[in-house]
Amino acid sequence: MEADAHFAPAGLPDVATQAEGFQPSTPREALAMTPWLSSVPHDVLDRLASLAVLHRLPAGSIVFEQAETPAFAQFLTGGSVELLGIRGREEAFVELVRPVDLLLPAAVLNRQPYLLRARVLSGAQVLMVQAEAFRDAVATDHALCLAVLACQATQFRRQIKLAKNVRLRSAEERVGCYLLRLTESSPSGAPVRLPMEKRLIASELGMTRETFSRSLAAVARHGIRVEGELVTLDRPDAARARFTLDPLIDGAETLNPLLAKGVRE
Amino acid sequence: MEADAHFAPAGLPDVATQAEGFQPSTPREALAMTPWLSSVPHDVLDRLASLAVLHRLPAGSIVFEQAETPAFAQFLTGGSVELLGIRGREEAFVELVRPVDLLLPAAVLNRQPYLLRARVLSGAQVLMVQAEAFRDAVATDHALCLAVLACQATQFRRQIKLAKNVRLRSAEERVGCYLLRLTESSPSGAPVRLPMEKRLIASELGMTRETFSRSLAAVARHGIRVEGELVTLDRPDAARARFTLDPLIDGAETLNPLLAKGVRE
DNA sequence: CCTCTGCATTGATCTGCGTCAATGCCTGAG
DNA sequence: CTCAGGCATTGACGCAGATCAATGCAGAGG
Repeated sequence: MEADAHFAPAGLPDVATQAEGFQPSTPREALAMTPWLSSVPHDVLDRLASLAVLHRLPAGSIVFEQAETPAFAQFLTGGSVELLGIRGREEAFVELVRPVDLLLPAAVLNRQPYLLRARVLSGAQVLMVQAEAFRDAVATDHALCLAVLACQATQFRRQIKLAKNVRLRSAEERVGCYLLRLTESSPSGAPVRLPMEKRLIASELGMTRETFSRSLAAVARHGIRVEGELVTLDRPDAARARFTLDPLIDGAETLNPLLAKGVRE
Repeated sequence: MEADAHFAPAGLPDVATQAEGFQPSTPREALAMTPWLSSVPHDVLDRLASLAVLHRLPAGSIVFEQAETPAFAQFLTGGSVELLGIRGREEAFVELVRPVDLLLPAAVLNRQPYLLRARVLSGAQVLMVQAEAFRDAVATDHALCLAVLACQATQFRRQIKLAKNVRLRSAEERVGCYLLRLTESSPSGAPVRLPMEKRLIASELGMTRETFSRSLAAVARHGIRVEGELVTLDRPDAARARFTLDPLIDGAETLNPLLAKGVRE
């Protein structure tokens, strides 16, 4: 809740600076740096930028509230945001959004209230485009429409993967696969750093801090050791035998602008 | 597994005929009857229809398999299809699709493998459009692109609602709200029929048959009585006090072509 | 008619994971 | 330095819901 400059949680690198080294300083820059908007005509982006503002939000602040009607289309350009389902006083983690991505575009497009609350995790930068202008632009420009469609489709698939991960795997397996996946993305043998606080990883994997902690102990018995924020793959084959990565669950859901290829210029 | 004309499960009305009285007999008819395609130019639909086939599938048949690469964009025009996450021999119910809707358009659009298996629940009718032709049409025609975007956005929101329902409510509450919602849609006091077999409702609510059955007993103590396939709301106020419907969870996610309105002709 | 098959119900039991609570560690503030 | 607050770890416990198993029931088919 404090609004100081310390966006990064203690002892861990800022997710924002890790994912995106560059922070835009104007709306136009924000749109220009977004890869999946690259095929959208410049004048369309110009117009959007002219009706947008760029905002910085400290950790803990609410980007929008559940049940609110969208007044803006929001591009997350830096930091990270968690989406939570709210019921009375309870909140259930649903998804973690990383830059660059749209925050719940479905609500904006369909003119319907947000189904989730969006809260800043580590200091975020958000580009806010007036909702009506955004819808107009999507309805007017075909390239933008295609880009948003690809974005929305990717988000859908991410959601399905999350659902499968939770429903088809036990807590221990989720942790094992998560860690295994982390280590795969780096030279063999070398220890890897956890990309965020354990409490957040636990959320992302759909379990409590405590269960996560216990799972770490269990997973160590299969050759994946976690000490502090360092992950070491002690026995790669044992680990892989116990925890089978499935690209249809663990694969990163990347937004490839293949459809854009289909646009005949 | 049998391929006879008996698509409806014993004793319950066919979901298909309930949702859609009309069954198209040609691809062109199938596209014409789809409300959210109404703003798409006729020649575009003509072209799609010319590259499509209309198929009938008996209950139990597989429309497509998980991990398969989409060869067709599939419109469900009749019956119902369940989407399942598969892992080895286990399968986890993810979603129930009713007509008229696209089956996992995200995979088709992004040229990525299906994340789920699609299996026919009650005899289904499916319009299959060649995937490449479909992507071409979306990339070429703006109105179609908008329609598909709206469809995908709606599916996304449905998914979020399902997730919230499961994470934020107990099994008993899910059953109570489901039944309460059923009764709301009919004249007060009159008994309502369950729209499908209990086993399927249980799946849709994310629980086992047995838990569903027990929940029915529990729910009866709050004024909602289920006998066979008939639901009676004994004590409306008691029921509503215990089970609070939330439009952000229970509201039907309808595809309103509001965005299409934005298209300037 | 009887039999077979699939669904529903009910009971008994098991268990994964959440909850609660106590402790230790690290960091930043005073 | 000391203290306070947030995170992580660990243990004890409880519970919602899954699993296993037995029974009843209805429709289909011989």
